[in-house]
Amino acid sequence: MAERQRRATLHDVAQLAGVSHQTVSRVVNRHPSVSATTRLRVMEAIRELDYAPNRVAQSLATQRSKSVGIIGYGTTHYGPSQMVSHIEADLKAKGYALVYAAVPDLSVDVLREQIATLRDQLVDGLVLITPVGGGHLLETSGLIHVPFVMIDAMLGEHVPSVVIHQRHGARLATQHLIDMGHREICEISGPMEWTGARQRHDGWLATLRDAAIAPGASVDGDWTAASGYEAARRLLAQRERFTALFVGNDQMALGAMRALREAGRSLPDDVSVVGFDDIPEAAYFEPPLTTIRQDFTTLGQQAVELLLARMADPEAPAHQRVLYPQLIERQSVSRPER
Amino acid sequence: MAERQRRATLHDVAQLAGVSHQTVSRVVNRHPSVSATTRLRVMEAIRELDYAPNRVAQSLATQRSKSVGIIGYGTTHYGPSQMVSHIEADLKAKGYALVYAAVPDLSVDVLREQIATLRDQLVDGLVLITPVGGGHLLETSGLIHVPFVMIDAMLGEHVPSVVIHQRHGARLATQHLIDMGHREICEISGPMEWTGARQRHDGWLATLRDAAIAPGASVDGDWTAASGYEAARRLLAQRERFTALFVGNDQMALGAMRALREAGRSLPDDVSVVGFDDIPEAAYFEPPLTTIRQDFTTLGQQAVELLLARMADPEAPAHQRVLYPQLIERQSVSRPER
DNA sequence: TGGTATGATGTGAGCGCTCTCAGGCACGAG
DNA sequence: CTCGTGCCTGAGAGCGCTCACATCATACCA
Repeated sequence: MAERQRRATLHDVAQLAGVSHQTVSRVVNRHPSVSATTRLRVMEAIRELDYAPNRVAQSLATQRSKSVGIIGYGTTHYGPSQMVSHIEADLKAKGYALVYAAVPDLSVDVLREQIATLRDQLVDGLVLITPVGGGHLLETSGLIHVPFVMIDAMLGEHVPSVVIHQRHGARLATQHLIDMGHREICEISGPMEWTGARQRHDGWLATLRDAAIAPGASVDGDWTAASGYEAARRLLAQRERFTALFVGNDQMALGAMRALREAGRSLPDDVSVVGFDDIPEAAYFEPPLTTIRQDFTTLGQQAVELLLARMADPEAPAHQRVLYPQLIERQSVSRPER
Repeated sequence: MAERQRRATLHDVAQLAGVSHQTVSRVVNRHPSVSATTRLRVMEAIRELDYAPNRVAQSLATQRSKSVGIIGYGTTHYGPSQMVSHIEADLKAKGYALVYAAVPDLSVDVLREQIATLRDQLVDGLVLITPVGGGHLLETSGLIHVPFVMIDAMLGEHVPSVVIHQRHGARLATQHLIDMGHREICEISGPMEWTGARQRHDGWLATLRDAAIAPGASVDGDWTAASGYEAARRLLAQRERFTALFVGNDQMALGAMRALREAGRSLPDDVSVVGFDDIPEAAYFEPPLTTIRQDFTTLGQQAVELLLARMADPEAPAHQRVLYPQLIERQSVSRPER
């Protein structure tokens, strides 16, 4: 194996078929003006030599690589990893290869470096999964010299992006709790640097305010079950009174529920909890978790669609597509006991 | 944004610096024989023009792309997704880009196609995450014309690969159950097409046999919590007697535990369960799950190391590296009640 | 002082493809 | 019989880089 024997080139095929390299190129690229007989002869030669065009040479000549780069942050988390995988599938279906780059953080420097690397790679487009917001992302967008689309970045209309309306999701969750009769509602949020975490937090706060309910305490975690556990213990330690808990994602909810139970609270009778994400495991938690479902499949599709549109026409409008999450009711929420 | 202005080339830099393109190439590639003054002048020009070498042109000229492909199956699952992310990080540290391709299944055709695509992309090496075994993988390896390494494929010594000794993990789990006094031990396995699932199954079986214990029933799932739930219900429905359950991964264990609890079994008193993988959430399950930890970080490192070695010297020995998993005791296992 | 290492630089030929443009040939119309 | 009009085909340049080689100082030793 692994003998790097020289691959057949256009010229080899041309020679074997007794035509010019250009003619071979034509049949490979399905150019109409090639006679049927020549085409057949060439195809035969192609098969015989097991010829396949060299994508690198193609890229150099055309100045486009038929590949798109994806820069992801936190792609080991459920949400981002789902996005990557859906985007890859959609892109492959369109004939594009995916060059994948994870970044350890979202500093401008790191981002700039990755973008540069990908640029040198001549990617035709870029997908940015940059769930940590902040003005610097705006600067960043000025760094990008190819069509791109951002995911999960609630930046406003001027940047092409597709987002899930996190705030709406948080509203759904909080309102559900209110509707069930809860008045003492605490929160465990994700890291506030994450746009999504902040928006969920804002949604929680706004809903409470609209209902004229004083918000309970809010503590934060880092998305992991372990941090959810710690956060809940902190809440418990500071003797917060609460009958319900809105948690920034399902993993943290899992940790929190464990801490609550260890503290002798029964679920959902003593405290109701609602999570966020609807990971596949959530339905099997103890109790099965009421949560907010995000549609990553559609998200991926929309992102690819938008990106392709911009690649076809860089002047295409840079609009933002917004997806709305959905409340999934299970058994982790009940009416508070009187 | 997105104005595809022409990027500076070697010639542009050469012209500005008043040297030949070759000299510029030399300073870019850190060739020693360039005088300090020239080097400085060139570097200045590079900065001024914001020059960065065109990787595609480099690739064409050198016949190597400084990128490696990864073909992954089931990369939305915890294990595989961890591998991808660790491998990406290690590879990036070595200056390689990662072209990521997921495959919907592991048929030879699909594999062949992906390999061909990646080959046309001129990747320098290939990582295959192909956790579904079978002879066809052997054929496959004949299809690959670049250095490669397989992960999670227990194929034997003749293919370069790095694997976790699943069978050993299963032994650890089963022996632990036996040591705790269990004699009626059932299993929920993963899909038997997966090498890992089969090996875990074999390990379970072998350990029982060695201990002269008749194996309990074994049913299979598809790695998801939902399937674990269903599997446990099947076990319950066929009125199996068991005091312990060995489950092929943690997600299924979660589902199974839910089913068990719904059926009125208390955990771990009525039935002990041990999982596999040690996902970060396992410690927060109800009860916290005793499981088998796999070290994906090391796995990724070893894979990259091995691949790089083979890329440097395709004739390097094609050995297999084996990693051993570890038992993590938590509270889902107890002594059976008499 | 000539011969030869040695270091610094330039030249030109590819790498495998696509693109533009220029034929060549058959056909029908004037 | 000549000329235009299409359709096919080929020639050659160029994409941006590296590699092998040639060139030319300068320096070193006998």
